Amino acid sequence: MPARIADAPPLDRLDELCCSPLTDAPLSATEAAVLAPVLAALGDPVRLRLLSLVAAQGEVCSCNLEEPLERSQPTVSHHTRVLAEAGLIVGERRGKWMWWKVVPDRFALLRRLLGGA
Amino acid sequence: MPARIADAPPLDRLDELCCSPLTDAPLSATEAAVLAPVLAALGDPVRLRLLSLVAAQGEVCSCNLEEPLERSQPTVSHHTRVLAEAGLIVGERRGKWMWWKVVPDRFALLRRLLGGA
DNA sequence: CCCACGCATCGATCAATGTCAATAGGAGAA
DNA sequence: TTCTCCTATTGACATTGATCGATGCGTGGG
Repeated sequence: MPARIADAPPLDRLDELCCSPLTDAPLSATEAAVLAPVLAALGDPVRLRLLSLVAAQGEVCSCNLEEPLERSQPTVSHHTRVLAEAGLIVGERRGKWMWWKVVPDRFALLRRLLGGA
Repeated sequence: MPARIADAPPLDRLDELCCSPLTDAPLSATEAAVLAPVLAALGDPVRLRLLSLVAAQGEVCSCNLEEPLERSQPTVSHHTRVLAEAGLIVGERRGKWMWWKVVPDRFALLRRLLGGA
Protein backbone atom coordinates (compact mmCIF):
# COMPACT_ATOMS: atom_id res chain seq x y z
CA MET A 1 0.00 0.00 0.00
CA PRO A 2 1.97 2.94 -1.32
CA ALA A 3 0.41 6.14 -0.25
CA ARG A 4 -1.80 4.76 2.46
CA ILE A 5 -4.25 7.60 2.59
CA ALA A 6 -5.81 7.30 5.97
CA ASP A 7 -9.37 7.80 4.88
CA ALA A 8 -11.25 9.54 2.15
CA PRO A 9 -9.75 12.99 1.99
CA PRO A 10 -12.49 15.49 2.82
CA LEU A 11 -11.05 18.19 0.61
CA ASP A 12 -14.03 20.45 1.19
CA ARG A 13 -13.34 20.56 4.89
CA LEU A 14 -9.73 21.50 4.40
CA ASP A 15 -10.29 25.01 5.61
CA GLU A 16 -11.82 23.84 8.86
CA LEU A 17 -9.28 21.10 9.42
CA CYS A 18 -6.08 22.77 8.51
CA CYS A 19 -3.78 23.75 9.89
CA SER A 20 -1.39 25.29 12.26
CA PRO A 21 2.05 25.90 10.81
CA LEU A 22 4.23 22.85 10.41
CA THR A 23 6.63 24.24 12.95
CA ASP A 24 4.04 24.47 15.70
CA ALA A 25 2.94 20.89 16.11
CA PRO A 26 3.17 17.57 14.31
CA LEU A 27 0.45 17.00 11.77
CA SER A 28 -2.04 14.26 12.42
CA ALA A 29 -2.30 11.49 9.88
CA THR A 30 -5.65 12.86 8.80
CA GLU A 31 -4.39 16.40 8.35
CA ALA A 32 -1.47 15.08 6.33
CA ALA A 33 -3.77 12.95 4.21
CA VAL A 34 -5.87 15.98 3.37
CA LEU A 35 -2.97 18.32 2.72
CA ALA A 36 -0.72 16.04 0.72
CA PRO A 37 -2.92 15.93 -2.40
CA VAL A 38 -3.02 19.71 -2.50
CA LEU A 39 0.74 19.96 -2.40
CA ALA A 40 1.08 17.03 -4.77
CA ALA A 41 -1.03 18.98 -7.23
CA LEU A 42 1.68 21.64 -7.15
CA GLY A 43 4.42 19.07 -7.58
CA ASP A 44 4.31 18.91 -11.34
CA PRO A 45 6.11 21.39 -13.59
CA VAL A 46 3.28 21.57 -16.11
CA ARG A 47 0.73 22.33 -13.41
CA LEU A 48 2.99 24.94 -11.87
CA ARG A 49 3.23 26.73 -15.17
CA LEU A 50 -0.47 26.30 -15.80
CA LEU A 51 -1.20 27.80 -12.42
CA SER A 52 1.12 30.72 -12.98
CA LEU A 53 -0.50 31.39 -16.34
CA VAL A 54 -3.93 31.48 -14.76
CA ALA A 55 -2.76 33.52 -11.79
CA ALA A 56 -0.88 36.06 -13.85
CA GLN A 57 -3.74 36.62 -16.28
CA GLY A 58 -6.55 36.44 -13.78
CA GLU A 59 -8.61 34.23 -16.01
CA VAL A 60 -7.61 31.90 -18.79
CA CYS A 61 -9.52 29.73 -21.23
CA SER A 62 -8.47 26.10 -21.56
CA CYS A 63 -7.95 26.70 -25.23
CA ASN A 64 -5.23 29.21 -24.42
CA LEU A 65 -3.24 26.77 -22.34
CA GLU A 66 -2.29 24.09 -24.84
CA GLU A 67 0.14 26.23 -26.75
CA PRO A 68 2.16 27.77 -23.89
CA LEU A 69 2.27 24.45 -22.06
CA GLU A 70 3.13 22.48 -25.17
CA ARG A 71 0.74 19.75 -24.18
CA SER A 72 -2.17 18.07 -25.91
CA GLN A 73 -5.74 19.03 -25.14
CA PRO A 74 -6.47 15.90 -23.07
CA THR A 75 -3.33 16.48 -21.04
CA VAL A 76 -4.27 20.08 -20.33
CA SER A 77 -7.73 18.92 -19.33
CA HIS A 78 -6.19 16.38 -17.01
CA HIS A 79 -4.05 18.98 -15.27
CA THR A 80 -6.83 21.51 -14.86
CA ARG A 81 -8.87 18.75 -13.32
CA VAL A 82 -6.16 17.89 -10.81
CA LEU A 83 -5.72 21.51 -9.82
CA ALA A 84 -9.46 21.99 -9.53
CA GLU A 85 -9.87 18.91 -7.36
CA ALA A 86 -7.15 20.31 -5.13
CA GLY A 87 -9.21 23.46 -4.83
CA LEU A 88 -6.46 25.61 -6.30
CA ILE A 89 -8.44 26.76 -9.32
CA VAL A 90 -12.10 26.91 -10.27
CA GLY A 91 -13.61 26.72 -13.70
CA GLU A 92 -16.63 28.36 -15.18
CA ARG A 93 -18.21 27.39 -18.43
CA ARG A 94 -19.10 30.25 -20.73
CA GLY A 95 -20.59 29.08 -23.95
CA LYS A 96 -18.15 26.72 -25.54
CA TRP A 97 -15.24 27.84 -23.43
CA MET A 98 -13.99 26.92 -20.00
CA TRP A 99 -12.49 29.75 -17.99
CA TRP A 100 -10.21 29.14 -15.06
CA LYS A 101 -9.18 31.34 -12.18
CA VAL A 102 -7.24 30.77 -8.99
CA VAL A 103 -8.69 30.39 -5.49
CA PRO A 104 -6.70 32.82 -3.31
CA ASP A 105 -7.87 31.29 -0.02
CA ARG A 106 -6.16 28.06 -0.89
CA PHE A 107 -2.84 29.79 -1.26
CA ALA A 108 -3.27 31.63 2.01
CA LEU A 109 -3.83 28.30 3.70
CA LEU A 110 -0.64 26.88 2.24
CA ARG A 111 1.37 29.93 3.21
CA ARG A 112 0.12 29.56 6.76
CA LEU A 113 1.12 25.92 6.72
CA LEU A 114 4.64 26.77 5.64
CA GLY A 115 5.21 28.80 8.72
CA GLY A 116 4.47 32.34 9.70
CA ALA A 117 8.06 33.54 9.76
CA MET B 1 8.25 10.68 -21.33
CA PRO B 2 5.94 11.47 -18.43
CA ALA B 3 7.32 14.31 -16.43
CA ARG B 4 9.50 15.77 -19.12
CA ILE B 5 11.85 17.66 -16.87
CA ALA B 6 13.37 20.26 -19.12
CA ASP B 7 16.93 19.73 -18.03
CA ALA B 8 18.82 18.57 -15.01
CA PRO B 9 17.27 20.47 -12.13
CA PRO B 10 19.97 22.61 -10.56
CA LEU B 11 18.50 22.39 -7.10
CA ASP B 12 21.44 24.21 -5.57
CA ARG B 13 20.71 27.29 -7.62
CA LEU B 14 17.10 27.38 -6.62
CA ASP B 15 17.62 30.41 -4.44
CA GLU B 16 19.13 32.39 -7.28
CA LEU B 17 16.62 31.21 -9.84
CA CYS B 18 13.40 31.40 -7.96
CA CYS B 19 11.08 33.03 -8.00
CA SER B 20 8.69 35.85 -8.12
CA PRO B 21 5.23 35.00 -6.82
CA LEU B 22 3.09 32.87 -9.08
CA THR B 23 0.67 35.73 -9.46
CA ASP B 24 3.26 38.11 -10.84
CA ALA B 25 4.41 36.38 -13.98
CA PRO B 26 4.23 32.97 -15.61
CA LEU B 27 6.97 30.60 -14.59
CA SER B 28 9.49 29.56 -17.17
CA ALA B 29 9.79 25.89 -17.94
CA THR B 30 13.13 25.85 -16.18
CA GLU B 31 11.82 27.51 -13.05
CA ALA B 32 8.92 25.08 -12.97
CA ALA B 33 11.26 22.13 -13.45
CA VAL B 34 13.31 23.25 -10.48
CA LEU B 35 10.39 24.06 -8.23
CA ALA B 36 8.18 21.08 -8.92
CA PRO B 37 10.40 18.51 -7.19
CA VAL B 38 10.45 20.64 -4.06
CA LEU B 39 6.67 20.81 -3.95
CA ALA B 40 6.38 17.17 -4.94
CA ALA B 41 8.49 16.34 -1.92
CA LEU B 42 5.75 17.92 0.18
CA GLY B 43 3.05 16.04 -1.67
CA ASP B 44 3.19 12.89 0.38
CA PRO B 45 1.39 12.45 3.71
CA VAL B 46 4.25 10.56 5.33
CA ARG B 47 6.75 13.24 4.39
CA LEU B 48 4.45 15.98 5.60
CA ARG B 49 4.23 14.33 8.98
CA LEU B 50 7.94 13.62 8.98
CA LEU B 51 8.62 17.25 8.27
CA SER B 52 6.27 18.46 10.97
CA LEU B 53 7.93 16.12 13.47
CA VAL B 54 11.34 17.52 12.63
CA ALA B 55 10.13 21.10 12.57
CA ALA B 56 8.24 20.87 15.82
CA GLN B 57 11.12 19.25 17.69
CA GLY B 58 13.91 21.24 16.10
CA GLU B 59 16.05 18.17 15.62
CA VAL B 60 15.09 14.53 15.32
CA CYS B 61 17.04 11.33 14.96
CA SER B 62 16.03 8.93 12.19
CA CYS B 63 15.57 6.29 14.82
CA ASN B 64 12.81 8.36 16.39
CA LEU B 65 10.80 8.61 13.20
CA GLU B 66 9.92 5.02 12.45
CA GLU B 67 7.49 4.66 15.31
CA PRO B 68 5.41 7.84 14.91
CA LEU B 69 5.31 7.40 11.14
CA GLU B 70 4.51 3.71 11.33
CA ARG B 71 6.92 2.96 8.55
CA SER B 72 9.88 0.64 8.21
CA GLN B 73 13.43 1.87 8.53
CA PRO B 74 14.14 1.72 4.76
CA THR B 75 10.98 3.67 4.06
CA VAL B 76 11.88 6.37 6.57
CA SER B 77 15.33 6.54 5.04
CA HIS B 78 13.77 6.94 1.62
CA HIS B 79 11.61 9.85 2.74
CA THR B 80 14.37 11.68 4.57
CA ARG B 81 16.41 11.36 1.42
CA VAL B 82 13.67 12.87 -0.73
CA LEU B 83 13.19 15.78 1.65
CA ALA B 84 16.92 16.35 1.88
CA GLU B 85 17.33 16.33 -1.89
CA ALA B 86 14.58 18.92 -2.05
CA GLY B 87 16.61 21.01 0.35
CA LEU B 88 13.85 21.03 2.94
CA ILE B 89 15.85 19.28 5.65
CA VAL B 90 19.51 18.65 6.31
CA GLY B 91 21.07 15.76 8.14
CA GLU B 92 24.11 15.58 10.34
CA ARG B 93 25.75 12.39 11.46
CA ARG B 94 26.65 12.22 15.11
CA GLY B 95 28.19 8.94 16.02
CA LYS B 96 25.79 6.25 15.01
CA TRP B 97 22.83 8.56 14.70
CA MET B 98 21.55 10.79 11.97
CA TRP B 99 19.98 14.05 13.12
CA TRP B 100 17.66 16.03 10.90
CA LYS B 101 16.57 19.62 11.03
CA VAL B 102 14.61 21.86 8.72
CA VAL B 103 16.01 24.51 6.37
CA PRO B 104 13.97 27.66 7.07
CA ASP B 105 15.13 29.46 3.93
CA ARG B 106 13.48 26.86 1.80
CA PHE B 107 10.14 27.50 3.41
CA ALA B 108 10.51 31.24 3.01
CA LEU B 109 11.11 30.68 -0.69
CA LEU B 110 7.95 28.63 -1.02
CA ARG B 111 5.88 31.17 0.88
CA ARG B 112 7.12 33.86 -1.47
CA LEU B 113 6.18 31.69 -4.41
CA LEU B 114 2.66 31.27 -3.12
CA GLY B 115 2.07 34.96 -3.22
CA GLY B 116 2.93 37.72 -0.84
CA ALA B 117 -0.60 38.55 0.19
C1' DC C 1 39.35 -7.43 16.55
C1' DC C 2 34.74 -8.55 16.65
C1' DC C 3 30.09 -7.63 17.56
C1' DA C 4 25.93 -4.81 17.91
C1' DC C 5 23.57 -0.99 16.37
C1' DG C 6 21.87 2.62 13.20
C1' DC C 7 21.47 3.97 8.60
C1' DA C 8 21.79 3.44 3.46
C1' DT C 9 21.22 0.75 -0.62
C1' DC C 10 19.36 -2.96 -3.54
C1' DG C 11 15.71 -5.65 -5.55
C1' DA C 12 11.07 -6.64 -6.07
C1' DT C 13 6.24 -5.51 -6.12
C1' DC C 14 2.23 -2.95 -6.76
C1' DA C 15 -0.14 1.52 -7.18
C1' DA C 16 -0.27 6.07 -8.93
C1' DT C 17 0.72 9.23 -12.61
C1' DG C 18 1.79 11.88 -17.07
C1' DT C 19 1.04 11.46 -21.76
C1' DC C 20 -1.55 11.16 -26.10
C1' DA C 21 -4.82 9.12 -29.73
C1' DA C 22 -9.42 8.13 -30.14
C1' DT C 23 -13.90 8.97 -28.78
C1' DA C 24 -17.81 10.97 -26.46
C1' DG C 25 -20.34 15.02 -24.70
C1' DG C 26 -22.29 19.74 -25.12
C1' DA C 27 -22.91 24.21 -26.71
C1' DG C 28 -23.60 27.55 -30.37
C1' DA C 29 -24.29 28.54 -35.39
C1' DA C 30 -26.40 27.71 -39.75
C1' DT D 1 -31.37 19.12 -37.23
C1' DT D 2 -26.80 19.16 -38.65
C1' DC D 3 -22.34 20.88 -38.51
C1' DT D 4 -18.45 22.77 -36.11
C1' DC D 5 -15.86 23.87 -32.28
C1' DC D 6 -14.24 23.25 -27.49
C1' DT D 7 -13.90 20.26 -23.58
C1' DA D 8 -14.13 15.83 -21.00
C1' DT D 9 -13.49 10.98 -20.80
C1' DT D 10 -11.60 6.56 -22.04
C1' DG D 11 -7.96 3.37 -22.99
C1' DA D 12 -3.30 2.21 -23.42
C1' DC D 13 1.49 2.77 -22.40
C1' DA D 14 5.65 3.86 -19.99
C1' DT D 15 7.47 6.03 -15.98
C1' DT D 16 7.59 7.24 -11.38
C1' DG D 17 7.02 6.24 -6.68
C1' DA D 18 5.86 4.05 -2.00
C1' DT D 19 6.79 0.13 0.46
C1' DC D 20 9.40 -3.58 2.67
C1' DG D 21 12.80 -7.62 3.22
C1' DA D 22 17.47 -8.52 2.70
C1' DT D 23 21.88 -6.92 2.56
C1' DG D 24 25.90 -3.78 2.88
C1' DC D 25 28.40 0.00 5.29
C1' DG D 26 30.26 2.72 9.33
C1' DT D 27 30.51 3.74 13.95
C1' DG D 28 31.25 2.83 18.66
C1' DG D 29 31.60 -0.49 22.49
C1' DG D 30 33.27 -4.62 24.25
